[in-house]
Amino acid sequence: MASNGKEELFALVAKVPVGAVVSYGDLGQVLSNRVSGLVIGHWMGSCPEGLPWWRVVAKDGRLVVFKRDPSFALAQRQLLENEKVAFNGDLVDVSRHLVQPDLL
DNA sequence: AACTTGACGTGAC
DNA sequence: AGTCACGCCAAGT
Repeated sequence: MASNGKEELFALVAKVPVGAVVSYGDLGQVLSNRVSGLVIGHWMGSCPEGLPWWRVVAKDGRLVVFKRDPSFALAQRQLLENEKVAFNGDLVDVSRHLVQPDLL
C-alpha cells in the first residue's frame, strides 16, 4: 500500500510535461487514497525542490494564491508563460493545457 | 491535544 | 452570471 499519498502526488506532478497543467482536485482523485484538492495544496506546501509545482492550478485555470502572498501567483504565471502556456487574462487556458493526471 | 484555517471543487441560490 | 455555502481532511498555531 502506498505509504504516503504524497509520494504518488509528487510522482504525478513530476510527470506533468512542459506546457501542460493539472488541477488539484483531479490529482487527489487519482491517488490510491482519494483526497480533496485542499489536501493536495497542503501537501504541496511541503513539496521538495525541483518539483514543478507551478504546473498545478485550480480547475478553473486560476492560479491559486498562497497565504495571501500574490508573489507566488505572479511567479507561477511567469513560469507558465515561459513554457508557452497560453493565458486568458489571469487564467490559464485550461481548455488547451489542462491534462488528466491518470493519463500520465 | 484542540481549534482554525486553508495552493480546492461542486452544487445551490 | 455572480455569490454563498458545504464537504474534504491535513498541517500549523
